[in-house]
Amino acid sequence: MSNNGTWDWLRAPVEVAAPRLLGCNVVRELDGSILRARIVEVEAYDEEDPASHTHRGPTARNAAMFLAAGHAYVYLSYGIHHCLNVVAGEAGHGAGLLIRAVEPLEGEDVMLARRGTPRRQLTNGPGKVCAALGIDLSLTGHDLALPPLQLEREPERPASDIVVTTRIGISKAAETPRRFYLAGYPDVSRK
DNA sequence: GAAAAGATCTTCT
DNA sequence: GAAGATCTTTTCC
Repeated sequence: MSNNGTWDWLRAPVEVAAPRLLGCNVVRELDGSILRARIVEVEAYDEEDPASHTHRGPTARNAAMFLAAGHAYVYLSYGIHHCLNVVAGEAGHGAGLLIRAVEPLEGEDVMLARRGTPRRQLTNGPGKVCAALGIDLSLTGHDLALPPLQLEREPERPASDIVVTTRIGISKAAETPRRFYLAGYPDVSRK
């Protein structure tokens, strides 16, 4: 599906853009093969959020999150794991959606070969998603309308299919309900 | 099966 | 110099 280069549907407050991103597909071109995965869990972050990297304004690391909606923001977590975000909101506003989990749709065999882990634990965490899709720091600031990493919009899911809970793995504002996931994947981030 | 600690590095205080 | 939007492996019930 073509987006015509416009990301109007992401240019909204993160809590509005988050449910729209659920169910969309990430398409990754890697070593001549196509990897496609459906986004099933995200977390919302913006400048007003004490837990967000952008809370204290722009820095060299988080500059990508201040770009226009539809760019990628990748950061290195604990020196080991990469995490992928989709920039949302107005340009200059420093907001994004962390992709916590995806469901393999195409090229699953390639992902399994890359990771060497069972299917159930293939993409059920932000670091694993990036490992499976071969995403690293070089993709920070990448335009998601272009290869080798693209975002395909899918019809928005009915609100009844979306569950909102508190976020995971943070210490500040941990009780704020800004984690969104699709019904049917209740344990996607559990071990 | 559950809990704890190790790995490893960028960014900010 | 310390903390962090994490995952894997080890250890101990």
